[in-house]
Amino acid sequence: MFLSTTNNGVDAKGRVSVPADFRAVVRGGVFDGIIVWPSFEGPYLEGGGQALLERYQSLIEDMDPYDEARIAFERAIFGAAKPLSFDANGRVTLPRELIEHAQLDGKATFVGLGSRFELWSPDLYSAHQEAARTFARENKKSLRFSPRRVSPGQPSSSGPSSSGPFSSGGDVS
Amino acid sequence: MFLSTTNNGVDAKGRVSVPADFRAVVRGGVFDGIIVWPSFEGPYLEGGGQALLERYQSLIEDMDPYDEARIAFERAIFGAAKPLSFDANGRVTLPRELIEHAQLDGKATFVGLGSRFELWSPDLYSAHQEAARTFARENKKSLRFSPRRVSPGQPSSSGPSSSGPFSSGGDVS
DNA sequence: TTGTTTCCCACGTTTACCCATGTTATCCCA
DNA sequence: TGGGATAACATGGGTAAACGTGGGAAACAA
Repeated sequence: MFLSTTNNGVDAKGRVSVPADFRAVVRGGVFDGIIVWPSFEGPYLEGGGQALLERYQSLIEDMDPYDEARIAFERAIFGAAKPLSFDANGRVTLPRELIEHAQLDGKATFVGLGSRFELWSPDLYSAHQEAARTFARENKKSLRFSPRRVSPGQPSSSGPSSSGPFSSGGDVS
Repeated sequence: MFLSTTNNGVDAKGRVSVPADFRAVVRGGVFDGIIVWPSFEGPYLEGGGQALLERYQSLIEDMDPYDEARIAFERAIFGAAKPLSFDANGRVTLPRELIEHAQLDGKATFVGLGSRFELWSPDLYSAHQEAARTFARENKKSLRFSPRRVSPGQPSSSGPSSSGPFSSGGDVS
C-alpha cells in the first residue's frame, strides 16, 4: 500500500527520488518503476505500479470496442500515462509535460492513497489540503458513518496531533 | 503495451520515427515493423503490431462469411492496412494516402492506447484530447472498480491480467 | 532518362547509466 | 541507555549510449 506523505526534491534534470516505501510496493513486477499521468481533475499527477494500470485495462476491456466512453478513457489514461523506470538510486525522471502540469518547481510531494498515489507541488498541496478540510467541515453531516454516532458535544481537547481531515475542532491555520 | 503520447516529425520523404517504446512493444515478432490503417472514425490512423492484426483476424473469422459487418471490417481494416517496416534508425515511411487521410503536415502524434495506438495530426489531436479528458472527468464514476474485483491495495503478484502489458504487447501468438 | 524508394552515414540533443557525497535512520555493543 | 558503527536513503554531477533527425547515394520502376 502507498502510505503517508513525503516531500522530495526535483533536480534540474527532472529527477526525483521515489520514496523507498513506495518503491517497495511496486517491487517484484516485470516493470521496475512507476506509471504516472496528469490528473484530469487538477494540477497534480497520479501514479501507481504496473498492477494499477492493469486493473484499469481490465475495466476498460469490459467495455464495447467502439464505445465512446471507452475511447475517451483510453486516450485520457493510456495516452497520457508515462512509464518511468527507476535508476540505480531509485529515482525517476519526470518528463517536462508532467512537471509543467503539476507546476513542480524543485520540490514534489508524494501522497500515498493506498492503491495509488498523487504527486503535488508542495504549495498547491497544502492549499488543496486546506480546501479539503474546509469542505469536510461544511459537509460534516453527509460524512457521518452509519450506526456509530459521536456524541454531539465538542471534543474537549482538540489535539494538534490529530489534525486529520475530520477533526471538527481543528483550526485551519 | 503502448503507452503515452509522443510528437515526432514527418520529413519530406514521409518518414517518421516510431517512438522507441513502441518499437520495443512489437520487437520479437516475425515482422519487424508496425501495421497502420486509416481509421474509419475520423482523420487519423490506427496501428499496432502484427499480433494486433492477428487478434482482429480471429475476431472476424468468428463472424458469418457474408455478414455485411464482416465484409465492411475486412475492407476497412485488412484492405487498407499497410505493413510498414522499420529502417535502421527505427523509422517508417508513411504512404501518401495515409498522410493525406490523417492530414499530417510535418508532425505526427503517436497516442498509445494499450493494445494499439493512433497517429494524429498534432492540431487535430489536441482538440480530441481535451474532449477525452473532459469526458473522463465527468464520467470517472463509471470506471470504479466493481466490488468483486481485487480489493484496494496493490496485488503484489503482478496481476494475472489479460495480456502481459510491459513485455511484448498484445501477445496472441 | 526521370522519378521514387530503400539503404547508409553523419549530426545535435536528450536520456540513461555510472560514480561520488552528505544526511538520516538503524543496529549493535558497551 | 547512550554512543559509535553501519547501512539505507536522498541528492549532485559527469559521461557514454540511445534517440530523433537530416541528407545523400544506390537500387528500382516507369
